[in-house]
Amino acid sequence: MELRESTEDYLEAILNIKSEQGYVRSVDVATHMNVTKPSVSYATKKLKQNGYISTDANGMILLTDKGQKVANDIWTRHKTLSSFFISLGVKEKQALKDACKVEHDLSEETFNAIKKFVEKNKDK
Amino acid sequence: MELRESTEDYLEAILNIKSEQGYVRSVDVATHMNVTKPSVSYATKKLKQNGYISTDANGMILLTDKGQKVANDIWTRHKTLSSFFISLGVKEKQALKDACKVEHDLSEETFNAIKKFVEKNKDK
DNA sequence: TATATTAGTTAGAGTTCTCTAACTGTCATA
DNA sequence: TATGACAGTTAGAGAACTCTAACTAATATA
Repeated sequence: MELRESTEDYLEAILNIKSEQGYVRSVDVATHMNVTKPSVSYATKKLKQNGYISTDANGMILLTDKGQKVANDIWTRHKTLSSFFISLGVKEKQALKDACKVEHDLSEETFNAIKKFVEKNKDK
Repeated sequence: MELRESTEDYLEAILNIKSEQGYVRSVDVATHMNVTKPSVSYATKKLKQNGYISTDANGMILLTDKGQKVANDIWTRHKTLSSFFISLGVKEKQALKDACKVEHDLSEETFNAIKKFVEKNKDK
């Protein structure tokens, strides 16, 4: 099954918020992603139904193993792509923006090829 | 105004069909893009409203100057990105598929950086 | 204790597409 | 001339989101 871009975005945001402040509330996700609370409510309901997140006793959002895996993968893509763009001379802000879009679109094969390239040229 | 991915896809398809067979009917677009005729009907109505295409006396689809420009730009992106992916070792089929997605997402700045890179490494 | 703030949900509408089903109109040919 | 094929449109529904408005519920504070 194909993951929708928005699914990956929400999981990525959750991962980042978690690593920044240790816990994740709906409202944090809304702020982080610049969407409204009802949008997050809708998204988290779906993510929960599909087994990507759960909530603890206080309603804090947690990534399940499945969700964690997706979030890690996307985050790796994000970092690899943005440093690739930066290495080509793109300004950081724009590189991050573009990575955010492209990270959802690349096949495993093409992403791996880019990753290999970035790693090979790291020390130059 | 931001162009939607689907707008760009339709214009790109029209450009390609035109160069392959010299004229473009709705049904050709449908076949080429693997969508239904009503989808093309919906899309062409919008493209026409927004000044990207017109139709001749026989109902053949024509790109306006505005539409031509968008189509050319996207097609350039397509070619540049796919040859870049191929140069990294990605198989052609996958490279083309990925180019089709990514071509819509990259900013001008990042695309130009990639293009410059591809051109610099062309002769290697 | 009354009031305000904050977090989260529900309801309902809108956007931008997609589809299927059913239709019109044109043309070729048997 | 009737039949069938093909091109294109319209109508209507559905998917996957987004939003605003209005609500509940819990907590903090004056």
